[in-house]
Amino acid sequence: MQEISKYASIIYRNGQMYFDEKLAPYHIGCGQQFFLLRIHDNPGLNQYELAAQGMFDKGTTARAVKKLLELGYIRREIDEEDHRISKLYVSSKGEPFVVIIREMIKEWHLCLTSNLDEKEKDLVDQLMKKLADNASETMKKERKRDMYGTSDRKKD
Amino acid sequence: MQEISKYASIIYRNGQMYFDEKLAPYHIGCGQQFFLLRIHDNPGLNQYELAAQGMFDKGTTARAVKKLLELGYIRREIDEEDHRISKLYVSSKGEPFVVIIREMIKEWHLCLTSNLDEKEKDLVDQLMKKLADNASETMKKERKRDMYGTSDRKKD
DNA sequence: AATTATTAGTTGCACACGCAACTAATAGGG
DNA sequence: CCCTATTAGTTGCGTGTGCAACTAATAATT
Repeated sequence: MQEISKYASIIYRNGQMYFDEKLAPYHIGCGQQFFLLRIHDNPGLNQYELAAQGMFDKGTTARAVKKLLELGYIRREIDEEDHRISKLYVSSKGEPFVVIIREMIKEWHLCLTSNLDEKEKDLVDQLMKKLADNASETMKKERKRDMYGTSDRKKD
Repeated sequence: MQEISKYASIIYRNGQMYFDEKLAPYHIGCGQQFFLLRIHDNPGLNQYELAAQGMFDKGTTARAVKKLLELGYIRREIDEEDHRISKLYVSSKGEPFVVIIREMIKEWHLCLTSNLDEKEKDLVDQLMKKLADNASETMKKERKRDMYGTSDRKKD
């Protein structure tokens, strides 16, 4: 019996709990860590690009960015050419947390893959990437609606 | 770079969207389908056992059960020996939906694994099971708190 | 038998998330 | 140039979820 969805759910939900617990001292929730890292890895990216990195809704992205700004872990610069666009950067206050969070993720992945050999680790990463791509592709087709804002129009 | 967590998140969230959309006509959300199927496959199980099937919180389970009861898709019988326990069954009204939902899940899995061969499908299921087991095991250790009851013990 | 501990289930709260409607800025016709 | 369409981002709303505190029933202990 195929139970991929169930396993994805368990992996996801337990990950949320893990990061919620580990991140509590820094007053950031499990929902923000992904965004902080992506901003660090892609300095100057905008919210559209940020959302696309994890297939997130733009509303979700906006809220995560808002929280990270309030906490002072990132800063934003309005694009001079196009005033709608704000470019995001990790602030000096945020830098140390990037390191900490990266370490947490490494630990979590170690826990997840503790009884897998190197080959299996590569394989599961590779196969899950395929599943994730299929998932987003299916939903993109399913609803002609955009993931972010490629066209803010209603569906047909 | 290992991105298992990210992929799990994408698979999970897109699955939620998929079922939300497909289930809308039946007035049940993505959060109830799992529970309905498990009750069908294990008639008479209680909420503790139901929660354990998907590593869900007992509060989440209680709410899903409540919703399914309100919709009339399941019914509950108070255990005669122990009046705290209620045994759950799919109602005659619920039966047809079990078939429909099972079909939806099959379709979703087909989408997810569309470009995987049989061997890869088995492999990813098997490996993700390991990850899911590790995830719940880690969290169980991490917080000596139980998945369901107030105090430890029980569970397999 | 009375008190205490444990267990099944419920509920208030907070957060993550997607959707849709909104604002504001820019781009593209006419 | 104005008018409309598109795009970046924000926000209100509803759902799914975990946690912790609660009730009620049963088990254990004294």
